[in-house]
Amino acid sequence: MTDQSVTKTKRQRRPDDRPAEILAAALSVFAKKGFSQARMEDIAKRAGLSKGALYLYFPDKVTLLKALVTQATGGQISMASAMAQAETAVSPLIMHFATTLAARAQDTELPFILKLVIAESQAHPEIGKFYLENVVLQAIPMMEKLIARGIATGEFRAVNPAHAVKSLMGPFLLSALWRSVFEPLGAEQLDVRALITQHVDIFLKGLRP
Amino acid sequence: MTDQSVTKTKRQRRPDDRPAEILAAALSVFAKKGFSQARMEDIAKRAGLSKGALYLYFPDKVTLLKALVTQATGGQISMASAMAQAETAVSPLIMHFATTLAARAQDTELPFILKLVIAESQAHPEIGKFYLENVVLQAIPMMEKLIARGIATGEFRAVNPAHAVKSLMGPFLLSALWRSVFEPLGAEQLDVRALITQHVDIFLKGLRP
Amino acid sequence: MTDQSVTKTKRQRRPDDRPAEILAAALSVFAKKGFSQARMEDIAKRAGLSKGALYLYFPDKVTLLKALVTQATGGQISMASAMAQAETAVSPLIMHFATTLAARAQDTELPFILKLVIAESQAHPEIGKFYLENVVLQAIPMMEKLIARGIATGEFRAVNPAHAVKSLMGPFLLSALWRSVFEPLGAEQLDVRALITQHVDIFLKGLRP
Amino acid sequence: MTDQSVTKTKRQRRPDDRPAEILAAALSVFAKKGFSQARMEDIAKRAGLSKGALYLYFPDKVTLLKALVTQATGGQISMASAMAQAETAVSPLIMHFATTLAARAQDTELPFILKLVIAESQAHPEIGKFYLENVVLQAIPMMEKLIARGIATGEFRAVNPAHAVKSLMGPFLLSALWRSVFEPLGAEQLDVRALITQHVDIFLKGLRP
DNA sequence: CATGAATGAGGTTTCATTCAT
DNA sequence: AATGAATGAAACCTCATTCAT
Repeated sequence: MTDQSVTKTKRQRRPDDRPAEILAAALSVFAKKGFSQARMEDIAKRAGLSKGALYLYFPDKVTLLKALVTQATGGQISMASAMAQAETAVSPLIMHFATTLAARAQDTELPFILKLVIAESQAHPEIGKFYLENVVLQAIPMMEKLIARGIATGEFRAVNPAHAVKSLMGPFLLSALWRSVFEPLGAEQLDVRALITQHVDIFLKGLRP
Repeated sequence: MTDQSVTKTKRQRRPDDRPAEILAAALSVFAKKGFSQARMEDIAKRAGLSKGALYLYFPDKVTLLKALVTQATGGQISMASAMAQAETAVSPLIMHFATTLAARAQDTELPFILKLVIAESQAHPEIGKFYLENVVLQAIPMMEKLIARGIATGEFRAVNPAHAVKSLMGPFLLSALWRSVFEPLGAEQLDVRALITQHVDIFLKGLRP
Repeated sequence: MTDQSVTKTKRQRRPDDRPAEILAAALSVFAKKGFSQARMEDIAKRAGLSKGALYLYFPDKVTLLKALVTQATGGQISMASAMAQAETAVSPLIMHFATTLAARAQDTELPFILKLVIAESQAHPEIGKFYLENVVLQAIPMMEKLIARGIATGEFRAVNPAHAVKSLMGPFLLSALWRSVFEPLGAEQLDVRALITQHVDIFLKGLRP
Repeated sequence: MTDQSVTKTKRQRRPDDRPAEILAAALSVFAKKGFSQARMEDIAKRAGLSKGALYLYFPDKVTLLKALVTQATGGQISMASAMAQAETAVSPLIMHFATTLAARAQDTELPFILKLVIAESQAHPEIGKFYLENVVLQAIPMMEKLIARGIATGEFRAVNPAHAVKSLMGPFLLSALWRSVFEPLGAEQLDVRALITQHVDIFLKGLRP
């Protein structure tokens, strides 16, 4: 108790990439506790910082969440736009896109981000809107055009492309939430890649003329 | 002290179905604010009760949420078991099941319950577990058997039934979250019935031998 | 330590005049500590309440201060307007007004309110403005008219009435701040009544034609 | 490691008068925000220093305030003592003294210092006491003697000198607070010189035998 | 059964102060 | 001497829950 040799304050100075470290800590705490239940002090501790230091990088809790969503989501958008270019057959494109996304759903924390967005979109609509506009409303029209092109070229039979996109994407959502919601509760792990591979196969066969 | 016969009128507000009224109030407040942001007083007010009276019916906030999920979810289970019986062709069964569920996703508050479960399952695992065990793990094996039977009878080609179920169910999840998460943010409304009808069509064609 | 007979929570219910009790408590704490240094919990304790109960009556700390100023200040205004009526000689009116105000400066907490207003008017301009508009800018023009009338009737010699008012009022301010600022520091007590009586005497003689 | 002769230029910013620069910065920030609301960082920034450097000159915030009051107040005292000497008629002395002080109230930041002292004397009694002892209790007895001498020489009629001093000084206080409290709130500017000139005129006439 | 005033634990945020560089 | 990142105490305010009436 009176041991004074212990450095009671380990004042660290690592301007390395504090924001990124904090975001990583925030993600893991948010994922474990949910946004409301997460305490800023826990995030700080996990980032190896004091409570106050957090506020040097992010002005408040909500901004932290926004930054997290923004960061984790950045990649998606670019992927989407890259996809729209090609002029080859549609089916392989869809399969490639699906495989890439499946890998992300399987290996990254994206599913937890998605769960956060779902959970907090009521209390913090800016976050929900951000996701809606930057992810959902980027990806969906892109896929829609792809499907429409498939129909136009005779690769697919005539269906409503807007609805078809949701047929295609639904299982991704299911996989993501399975991972982030049900697996932590003890549900068996999902083999997302296998699931999606078969799903795309069914989907593409189902669209055959 | 005062004339008690007068007071009587006040109490006549059908004290019968108080719990149900409270649950209805809770659902609408939870749906609007999310669980954490919902205040017990708001629920009480909407149920036409005082804060204190709430506690005569539900011991605490979490129990209220549990009861809500239990109640809203009860129907699903029975539907599921009823389905398992029939011995007819599988495709019409699936279409019927899908149509029924689409109607619920479109017309009831079920999507909001689902969103609540997703949002709160970390902070209150009992709720997540309850849903997992009573809804998800009831419905999925049932559908799985159905698909397996279709394969056995030659109605479907050979696929992994466990994965196929998720191909089938994913768009329901997507529809539910679209309604509960994105529509409140201004996204265009989804015609769930049309979407699901086409989805099942694609899905069943995709499973043809 | 394990004595359970002690009522640990003395939940009181005295809807008597809680707001007034709270304001009294607030005044005494603000007067002792100043606004910023005053802790809501101290005010609560002094009012015989818990921290939270305070917020049932006043939504926040600033509102509490505003209410205090408003209440303590209410009387002044009516006094001012009553004064403007009479048509008699001006000197006795001034003497009467001065005597009344001296009594207040001597016997009430008004000086402490004034000190609070002065101290907080930067941080909370609404409070300063309220005081300026409802007290200062009510009293001063009224006195100005009185003096102007005295000049018109030949009771006083020709002076600038706007400045003369400040000659008259200055010592009140000095008395108030002496009581609220210097007496608590150990300065000798001021006999405000005697001071003001002599002051008005000098002032009126100084205005003789 | 790097060329140090280059660095030298940076340091040449007259390190001589840092304390004075800091005090000037502190005054302007305190005047704008009040003591509690003033942030050390703002003072540092305005003084062209870093937060940390402030602490090389002043050990803490309160000391800074004390130093400010001490500095701004220094002049007063010497003026007071100089005044006590002369042996001429009292009235011209008073008029001269009043004019000098009016100029200060009009043109310097003294009114803001006074307001600070008033606002903080509860929370930091040393500051109030310092002002009381070094300013108030220096000036008042001096003026008192002056008035007593006027009475003794027959220049003034017999009044209570202690009270008369407050008749004389009150309007200064009023002017100072008008400038520091009410003008920032939008009140019309006060012509302190004219006000005081007339005030002294009234006061002296009011004291005529 | 019902009320709503009262409680108090708990979490976010601020900012004076410290100290490694 | 100087910097500014880091610390952590402190205080406001919220709201689930209790209980006297």
